[in-house]
Parts: sequence; structure tokens; C-alpha cells
Amino acid sequence: MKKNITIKDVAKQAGVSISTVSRVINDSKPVTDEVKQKVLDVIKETGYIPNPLARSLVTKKSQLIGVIVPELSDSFVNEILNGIEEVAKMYDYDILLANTYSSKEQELKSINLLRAKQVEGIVMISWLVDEDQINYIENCGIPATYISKTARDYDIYSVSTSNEEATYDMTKYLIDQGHEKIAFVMTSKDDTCLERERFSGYSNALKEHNIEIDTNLVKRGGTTYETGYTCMKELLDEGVVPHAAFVTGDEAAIGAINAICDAGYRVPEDISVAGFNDVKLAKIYRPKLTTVFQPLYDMGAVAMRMVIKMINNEPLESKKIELPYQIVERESVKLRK
Amino acid sequence: MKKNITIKDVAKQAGVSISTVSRVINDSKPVTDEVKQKVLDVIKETGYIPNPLARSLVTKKSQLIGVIVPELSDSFVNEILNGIEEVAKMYDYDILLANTYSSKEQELKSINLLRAKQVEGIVMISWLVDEDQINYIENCGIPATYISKTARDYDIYSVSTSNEEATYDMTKYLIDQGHEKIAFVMTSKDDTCLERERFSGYSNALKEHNIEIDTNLVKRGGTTYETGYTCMKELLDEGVVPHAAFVTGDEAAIGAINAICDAGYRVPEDISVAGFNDVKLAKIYRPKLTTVFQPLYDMGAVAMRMVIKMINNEPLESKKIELPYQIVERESVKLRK
DNA sequence: ATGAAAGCGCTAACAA
DNA sequence: TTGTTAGCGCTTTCAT
Repeated sequence: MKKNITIKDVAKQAGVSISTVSRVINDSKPVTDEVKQKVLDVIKETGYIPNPLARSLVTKKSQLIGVIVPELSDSFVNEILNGIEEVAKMYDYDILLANTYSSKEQELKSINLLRAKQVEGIVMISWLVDEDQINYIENCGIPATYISKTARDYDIYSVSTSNEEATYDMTKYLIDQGHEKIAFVMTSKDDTCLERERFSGYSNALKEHNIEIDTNLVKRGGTTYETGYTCMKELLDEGVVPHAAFVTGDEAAIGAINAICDAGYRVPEDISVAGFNDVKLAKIYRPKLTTVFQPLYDMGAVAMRMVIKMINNEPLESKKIELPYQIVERESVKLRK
Repeated sequence: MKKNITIKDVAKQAGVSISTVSRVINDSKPVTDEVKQKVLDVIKETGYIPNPLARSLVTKKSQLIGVIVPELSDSFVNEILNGIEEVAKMYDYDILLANTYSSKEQELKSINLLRAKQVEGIVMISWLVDEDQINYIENCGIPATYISKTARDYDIYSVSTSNEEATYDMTKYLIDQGHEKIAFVMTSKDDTCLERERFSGYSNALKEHNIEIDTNLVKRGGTTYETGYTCMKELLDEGVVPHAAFVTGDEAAIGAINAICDAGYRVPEDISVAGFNDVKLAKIYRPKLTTVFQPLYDMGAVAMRMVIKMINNEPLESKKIELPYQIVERESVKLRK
């Protein structure tokens, strides 16, 4: 275990003062080319790495960005994380990861922890953020952006897609495919902004086509495979056999498909199913899932870029950014004659 | 943005010296209950959080563990990560995440970065670690454990499952189910220790049952859905129709199933398919995948515990830990009469 | 252009 | 039991 080389060692070996060394590694102030080269040589030779701890201590910049996630094995989260990670690396930031398992208590703890570690910014991915958490974060004055179902309910920096429109479009698509009895399975039991927007997209599309809204057709579950399965099973058990089901999450949609199959129906021959997000799984599953593509990777990337801008006090055009979605037609929805 | 409260502020406000404050926050040295209480009160009142940067600078302990992953949206990696995360939290360590996209260059960079950030330990998840990387890590004297296909080729700390046995068992299970012409699709083109062990498990099982090994039945691909699909398609295109296929990765196995279906065969009626890992997807997919369960979560947890022990200089029984596997029978393998 | 020195917030000898 | 002080490795005035 070799002793760490410090700026002092380099200075001594190069025959200069530590301030000069500091200047060349940060090229902050003019240094003679000659001296600069000398120092650079010594640095290379010794393999010196500046200690970011010491540096952060004085500059108050940790080059760390805290990322709070509700879950690590959820594909939705993963794809966002990829985007975050990529941009962070681009700007030489590192990621401090905090997994909360969707527990509010853990969320508060994580915020504290990140704060203690002097993160310069926070990207928070959470199914549901509430006022407490937001206040807590905003209070410590750390730039933060949110990716959450409830983000649009608050005056905070957030990135999302136009859920209302997307839901409207998919519902319309389903109608255009000849379906009228369209079940709508939401991915949260809570009354979030997102659920409201989505429901409104759904019902508007129906209304415009003079289809009456049947509350027996709408269910509220969660994002997981299991909840999708359960919701659809319930529906079927209640004797409701829709033409199509629009499940606003891919994993849940696949759960629904399985419930349908287990009940003896076929997808899409008997019942069409549409999802939301276009997660990796959507392309793999058979039948391939017709879904609305959300640019998850980009959402992560954009969120990260936002906090970096905030850190640098660069102006942001708007607090809320909406990214475009897209209906992707695959195999799980079929024309109904 | 409120100014950060430091140990000095607390000391002043409590009317004691900073060392006393330091003593109570670390309860390192005896302090009168009275004084202690006073300090604690002030801390609570002011909301003081010790600056870990400053602390780390002097103690040389960052409470940070670097985790290097080859990929963020791979379920195999995710489940391991969950285990790592959980144990880290238990021991009050934070995770610095480095994603390498399986690029060797990025891997070296990441190691540097983690090192610079003064991580106390490293858990490296990599499909293939090679000598360069290992030397590089071992050289900087940071405790590290590896989860990798090639880990067993080197004298390093690693955690894995008994691949040879597992593969043997699954192959035997397939044979017991009446299959003889068993395709074997490996998840790496490289000649890794793991592939060798697995192949040996496969061939030993065949030999013991007096089934000749047919090299036309063995393919080498990758871990992804696509590679699984391609391998199986190739096999089928070559006119080889096996009784069963043992694909040593779940995502790839599902790719194989799809290739089989696309070629007009049914799984498991015409061809049985078995996977490896028992990833979340294995339970969701239809037909549900028969596979060998690897305790991914536990592997992560154990790996993390190992590095923590190493950090604390606690003795480790062995450099290589093997965790138990299990054959899980589901729907993708059927008895052949 | 360069060096000396102060100080970031904290811990850990060493005194008292 | 407590306070004083010297650093940890670095950046950044302020002189030179």
C-alpha cells in the first residue's frame, strides 16, 4: 500500500511552491511554460492525483450529485438512471446513489445524507413527492429537479412528458382500432396530478367519440407486474370483458396480459392491451407490447442537465420541461371489426 | 441559502471548545453528561451536520464504497446492486456508482475516479475482468471484491455460485425430462473460466448418460435478448432442431424462445428451454421460465460485506465465496416422451 | 510569474 | 474531563 503523493511532494520534486503546482493543475493563473512543463512531468511521473476532498473543503464544490431513486430494480427507473449517469459523466460529476425503497422516512433520511455529503445538486426520482419532502429539499438550498407523478402539482423544477395528450392519443388510437369498451388501469391508487391528467386524457377521447364513460372499466393499481395482474383479474372476475385495456405502465400491462390469458382469453385476438413507457420489456414480451414511448433516457439526461445549469447559475427557460412521447404500435392491440 | 453551521458555531454557542463538541459527536472520549447534553441541545437547535469532507480529510475515511457496473439496465446487475446497496446502508457506507458500459477504457477511468474520490473499498461487477484491471486495482491497495465470469481465474476476492454443478444439475434435469438433443447456448464468446466450468458441467452430465456431445448443438453468444435470439435462429437455420435448449442467461433464453416461436415451433411443446439466473423477468414471461436460481441479491450483499470486513481488517475465511443455486421448475421445460 | 501564509471544518495528540 | 494546537491537502489572497 503506497503512501499517497500530495501536492507538497510534487512541489518539492519539481522545485517549486505548492501554489504553483496548484496553478498548473487548475490552470488558474499564468505560469511560465517552462515551469508548467516541469510540474506536469513530475505529476505524470509520480502519478499524483489531487485529493478532491481537500479541494472540495476549500472550494465548497464536491462534484457530487445526489440521485434519489425509489427502487433499483425497476426498468423505468433504470432507464432514467442511464440518462442521468451519462450526462453527469459528461460534466465530470459523480453520482451518489440513494435508494429509498419508496419509504418516505427513508427519503427524508436520504436527503439528509446527501446534504451531509455536500452534494451540489439533487435529482429526485420518486413515485410520489409530497410537500414535506419538497420543502425539506428546497430549504437546504440545494438545486434539485424532480421526476415524479406529483411533480406537476408543485412549483418545482421537473421533467415529464405530456401525459394528458399521450393518454388521449392512445385512447383515440384504441377507439380508431374499433374498440369501445376500453378498460383503463391506472398505476397509482393515489390521487396524483399525473393520474388526473391521464384520466382526463382518457375520458376526453371517449367523450369526443361519444362513448360513455363506464366507471366499472376503470381500476387503480400500481406500477408492478403483480398489480397489473390483480387489477385485470378483478375486472374479469367482476364479469367485465372489455374490448381493450389501456394499462398505464408496461410491467403492469404485461401483468394484465397474463391475467387475461389465465382467464382463458387471448391477447390481442379477444382483448387488446396497451401499455405506457416503452420499457425494454415491451419489445421482448410476446405479444410485443403496443405502448406509448416515453423518452426515459432523455428525461434523466434533461433532469441532470437542469441541475447542472442551476449549479452554475445559468438561466433555465422554464421550471417544467415536457418531452415528446410517441405511440408505438406493436402486437398487443388489434383491429376489431 | 443559509450559511452552513460549523463545529465552531456549535462550540461557541454551547460555551465549550470545539474538541469537546467533536468528542460528543463521535463520543470518542469521556465528556460530562451535563456538558454533553448542552452540546447535544445546541446541535439539535442549530441543525448542525458535521462536514464529512473535513472529517474524511483528517481520518482518511470517506465512508464511500465504489461500485463499478458494466451496465445499468441489466436485470442481473440490478439485483446484485440491490444487495450491495442494502448492506452498504447497514454499515453507513455510501455508494459511488460508476457505469462502464463494458468498455475497458471506461473501466480503467472509473477505477481512477473512485480512487481519486477516496473510496475505501470497491465492488466490481464486470462481465470480464482481466489482469490489467485487477493489477490496477490491487496496486492502489483499496480492498476490492469481484463479481465476474472470469473472477475465478485469478487470485482475488470474489463471490459466485457453483456454476459447474448448477449447469450439470440443469442438464441432468433436462435429460431426466426425456431430452437428449440438448442445445447449449453460452453467454459469452470469450473463453472465460465460467464458460469452461459451465461447459464442463454440461458435457459431464451428457457423458454420464451416454449421450454424445454434438458440437453443432453448442453456440456462443452474449447475455442479451438479442444474442439469445440470434444464436437460436442460427441453430434452427442450420437445420438443427434440438429437443431442448439450455441458455445460460434468462434474457438470452427468452430471446431463444422468441426465435423458436418465430420459426414456427412451440415452447415447451416442441422445444424446451431452460435459462440461468432467475431474474425477475423469468417469472413474468410466458411460458414462465424454468431456470437456475442464482442468489443475485445475496451475491451483492456478500460481496459488500466482504469489502467492509477487509476495510476493517477483519479476517475472511476465504477469498472465494460460492453461494448455493437452485433449479426452479416452471413452464418452459416439458417432459418428452 | 511565483511564493508565503491563511484557512476550509474537522480530529487527535498533547497539555492542563 | 476539558482546552489548545497542529495538521489533513488543497485553494486563494496578498506580497514580492
